[in-house]
Amino acid sequence: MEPTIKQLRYLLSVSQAGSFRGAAERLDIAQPTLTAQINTLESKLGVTLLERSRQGAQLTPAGRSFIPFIETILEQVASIGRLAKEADGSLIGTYRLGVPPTLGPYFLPEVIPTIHQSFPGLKIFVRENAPRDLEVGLLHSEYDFIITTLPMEIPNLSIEPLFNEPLVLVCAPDHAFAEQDAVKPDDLHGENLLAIEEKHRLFDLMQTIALQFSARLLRDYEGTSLDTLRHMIGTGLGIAFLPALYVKSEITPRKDVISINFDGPTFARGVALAWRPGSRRAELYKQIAQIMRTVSHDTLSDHITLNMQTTGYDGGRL
Amino acid sequence: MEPTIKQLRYLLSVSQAGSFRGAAERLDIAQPTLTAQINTLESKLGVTLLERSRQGAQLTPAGRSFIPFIETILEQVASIGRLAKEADGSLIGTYRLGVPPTLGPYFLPEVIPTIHQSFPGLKIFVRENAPRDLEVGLLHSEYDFIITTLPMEIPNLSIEPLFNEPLVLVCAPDHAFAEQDAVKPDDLHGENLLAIEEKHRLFDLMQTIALQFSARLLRDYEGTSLDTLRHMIGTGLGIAFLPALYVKSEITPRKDVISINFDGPTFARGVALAWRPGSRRAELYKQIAQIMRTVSHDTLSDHITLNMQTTGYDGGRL
DNA sequence: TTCATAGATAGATAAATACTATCACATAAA
DNA sequence: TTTATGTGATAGTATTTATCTATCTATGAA
Repeated sequence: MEPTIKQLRYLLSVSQAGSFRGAAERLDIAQPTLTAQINTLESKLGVTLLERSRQGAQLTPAGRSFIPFIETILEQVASIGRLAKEADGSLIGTYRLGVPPTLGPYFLPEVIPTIHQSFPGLKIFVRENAPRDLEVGLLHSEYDFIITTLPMEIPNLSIEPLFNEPLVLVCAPDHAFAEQDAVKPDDLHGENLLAIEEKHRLFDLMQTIALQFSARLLRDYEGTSLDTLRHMIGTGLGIAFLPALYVKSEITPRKDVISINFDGPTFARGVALAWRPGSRRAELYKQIAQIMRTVSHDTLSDHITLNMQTTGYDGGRL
Repeated sequence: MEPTIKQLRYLLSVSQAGSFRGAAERLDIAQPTLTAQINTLESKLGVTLLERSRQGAQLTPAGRSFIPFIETILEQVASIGRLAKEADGSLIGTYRLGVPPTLGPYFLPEVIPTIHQSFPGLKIFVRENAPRDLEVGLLHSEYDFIITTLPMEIPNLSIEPLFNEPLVLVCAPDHAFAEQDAVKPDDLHGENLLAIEEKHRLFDLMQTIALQFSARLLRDYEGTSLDTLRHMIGTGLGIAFLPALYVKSEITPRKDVISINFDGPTFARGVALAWRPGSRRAELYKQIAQIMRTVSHDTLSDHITLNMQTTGYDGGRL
């Protein structure tokens, strides 16, 4: 057997009131009820907690020693109640957001402030992972929602498209392309094309590009991150197509590598917000997606293309 | 409405097991019972705590935020249970012992170690107060038990006599009495007799002595403690009858004042242990009283007289 | 004594809790 | 595809628990 919160509260009340009757009145219950509860509590614990007399009731030394525990228990219970009361807009708790490492650091800083402005109580814990692991992790409830790139591998996940992020051609400043106004598709023929590790979905897209333009994909020199890729490009190892938001964030402000106009078809990866279907927080996620789209439109429209249709979205694949 | 410990435990169990069925089995209850309890908990709090799916159940961000609170609550409850289990010999908790300032410091150090040896788990909080306040405080549950001097003013308190503590004649080393082998009752005639403040019951006894031997009670110079009384005696202000245990503890080891043989009737105050009648810890108090008597007999029999009769005890009054 | 008030008790009722049996759905294996 | 297994939800019932009203006994104060 185990004590009840109610019984503990009753005991505390009697100890404060100094009598069963007084406590019963304060608790708005009948005195026999109180007596019964205290009795069952005492027999459950096997300890006499109160010393009854005609003058009232006082704690025994044993009963006194329980009071601190009871007080913290009641405090914690009150905290739960308070917390639950605040949870009107389901803004309670910490939401775990998963993002691909090739996108998160260059996109989230743009939108997080606005999200916090719209949902002041919302706490978001961000963790990076490859899109594949993000989707599996979402299914296994390691994340509450994720930003991932299309196409998704796991079906039956609710998604809200955000935007298409084009890939931008990047080369070293001393590369021949640096002189040209625009690079034509034929110019890529035989060029050394660098790519990121295969576990990133971005790799597939880079591979598609290499294939389409007969460029040579340097598989022995795959970058473990976009930053290492940038350094490799800077040493003249090759050229690469990098995500536009990364270029905006890490290429444009520096001079070690440069971006070039590419006079050919635009390659882009689709970016979407996803969560487990049936989640009652779907409405919140949709609002967050809307904020992300709005901010993207307002501050990033030079770099990405927005695609607002929410059905039949093909993920921006070519 | 308020959550139940049971419901909180159920929630925690589901979150750990990852499914209702698994948790139900672990909790040894039926799954519908678990479902019902979680449902009522959710509706009570007004928050969705678990995300159900065909694969099991996972905490929502809100539910996750409650877990730390729930864990501390369950820990505290477990602590209460553990504490109660230890409370076999009612040795749990802290017992508040009240003692007169004219006795406690000179008697307790002799017996406390033995008490702790006999009851290793017993914690005793000692507070000093005048016997009158001790008795009232005992009645009002400010103390669990007291050492007091007889006769008691409040009836219907359970008492266990301990011993009689004689009063010993004390004077300055340069007083005429210091030369005598023994002081006779007639010698006290007209002597300046010092006494402690009236609020101490010891005052009554000192007054009785002064009256009986026609000594002069210096009421303008009442000591606030036995120690101040000792200092007053040392300056030659007068002589006094002081409790034997005080004399043993504070007079004999020093040279500032000396004790003298008094060739007259022995005055003594009765000392007893007292508690509220009906207390279920009476047995413990009786055992403590027995220890006090035994220790007194073994180590203090040169200074006090033991009176083992437990009924019809007159408190050592003359 | 008389009165007010303390906790204890008896008996009835309402509420909460638990169970069994079953359903509907999803996933994985045959 | 079919089947088996596992998920949570639901219906209905039995039991346990919590609560109430009415009453009792004992104590302390007026």
